[in-house]
Amino acid sequence: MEQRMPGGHSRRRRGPQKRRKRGLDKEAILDAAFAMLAREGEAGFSVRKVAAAIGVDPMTVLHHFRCKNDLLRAIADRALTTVELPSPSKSWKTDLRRVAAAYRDLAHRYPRIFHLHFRYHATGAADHASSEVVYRALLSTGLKKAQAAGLGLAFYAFVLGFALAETEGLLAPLNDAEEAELTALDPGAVPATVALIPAFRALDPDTAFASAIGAFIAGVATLTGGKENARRPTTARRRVAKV
Amino acid sequence: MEQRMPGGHSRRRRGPQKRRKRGLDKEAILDAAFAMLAREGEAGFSVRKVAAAIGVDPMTVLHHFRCKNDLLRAIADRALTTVELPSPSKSWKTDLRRVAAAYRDLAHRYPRIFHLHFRYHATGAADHASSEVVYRALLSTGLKKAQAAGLGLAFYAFVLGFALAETEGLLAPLNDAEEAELTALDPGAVPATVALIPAFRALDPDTAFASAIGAFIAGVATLTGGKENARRPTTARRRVAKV
DNA sequence: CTCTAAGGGCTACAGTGTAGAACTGTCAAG
DNA sequence: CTTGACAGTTCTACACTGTAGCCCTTAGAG
Repeated sequence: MEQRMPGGHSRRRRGPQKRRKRGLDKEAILDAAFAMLAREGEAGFSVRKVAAAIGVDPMTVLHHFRCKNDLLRAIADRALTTVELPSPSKSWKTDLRRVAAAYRDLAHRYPRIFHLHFRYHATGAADHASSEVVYRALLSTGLKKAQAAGLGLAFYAFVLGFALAETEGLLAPLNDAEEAELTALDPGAVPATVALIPAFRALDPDTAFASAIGAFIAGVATLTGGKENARRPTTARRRVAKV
Repeated sequence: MEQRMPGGHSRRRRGPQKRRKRGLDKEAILDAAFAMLAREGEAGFSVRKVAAAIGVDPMTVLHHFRCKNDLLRAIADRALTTVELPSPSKSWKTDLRRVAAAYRDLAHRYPRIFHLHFRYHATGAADHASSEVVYRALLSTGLKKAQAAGLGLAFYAFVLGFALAETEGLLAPLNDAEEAELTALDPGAVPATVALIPAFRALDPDTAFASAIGAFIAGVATLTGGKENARRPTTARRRVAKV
């Protein structure tokens, strides 16, 4: 076989041989890796394939990203930087809704990457910007800090969970096989499930998401004694559980 | 090397040579695989290791489970069968709380297996029993079917998401590195985040879970016009809304 | 007894992540 | 200029993976 061009000059470059030193290549590798993971999913993703896609030796990839895990983490980070951080509004409810929508949108854009955000729960700048909106919203309602922290993290977990479930097909409308399995169930044993089959069939994930997030927000409003727009005059001043 | 005992007599058996035909071995394989995955996590899990653990050829494993994916699916199914399905109570709120707690408990017991429930969203008997409780609870509040279906699935997604986030360490108390990163943030840019650092430090996942689920439930209650403990106002109103 | 089919094993192949050493060009110091 | 350091790249090699294809053994049916 032909002897490989020595030294690495064989790769494509924009300038003839402008500065080859800094960065630039790492970015190109990440580009290719990101595109490949987004396209093929984690199963069809390998360091060797990424290297082949940009005409480079596999070990070059690992020279810039110490191991495959680091590369995946970098991909997850890059995905996170694409969330459009919501600008704070007047209403904390709107803010929460927007953050939730932004993360769900992220999942829709990169369905085969999104699950990494669980594995490498990010602490990047983009993430801090979003979570700040969440915490500010919750604190603005007058919740105690302990409760705001817990509810904020739970809100995150909820939103990520919904989005992940959606990308994994949990909220997709029933296919024929699934419907057949449900209709085959004993209506005496699981009447509610059977009664909802038509509803599952016509399920609209957007609506489900909106109403679920709405329920959570309304529930939080319940804890705050009803300030803001919450029309919950009663049930005020529930003693919040302390940590 | 020593010649392998032919025919597979080398494995442990309970009876001397009682019936060897049906099942039994498949179960033993699944046992070993389950234990290995629970112990090592998916990264350290391989068909060959499972086979080695019970002194059997790797291909024997694949003879019973067509491929690694099927084996993982079987493991996830088995984990699901261990959820203690909650017996319906008088209060739909209590029912929802119990289902949520049951799944979170599952995640706690098998933290390295739990994430599979997203990939292979189960439709086994155990799952139906739990979801039936959820749907019955929501229908008993008088919600429209479309809304009950959406909220029920979202409730599931939320609970799974919280539990997954928890097993992945998203809700663990801050370690020193994480705290250092947070304190290094600009308090002018993310004041709420910085203000909550002590709260993150002292975070109690149990409390966070309880209050988040409580918020969701309270929010659902606001949708129903406040008829709380009304034992189901006769599901006779089936015709309420068709999706 | 023979026949059959299922359970189990062996070999082989294509692929994986990555450690280690060797090479190549670039750049600063002598 | 020469010399060295050095980051970037490549090659080689190893241990490991999932699994397709073929074969052997054995239990049970006839």
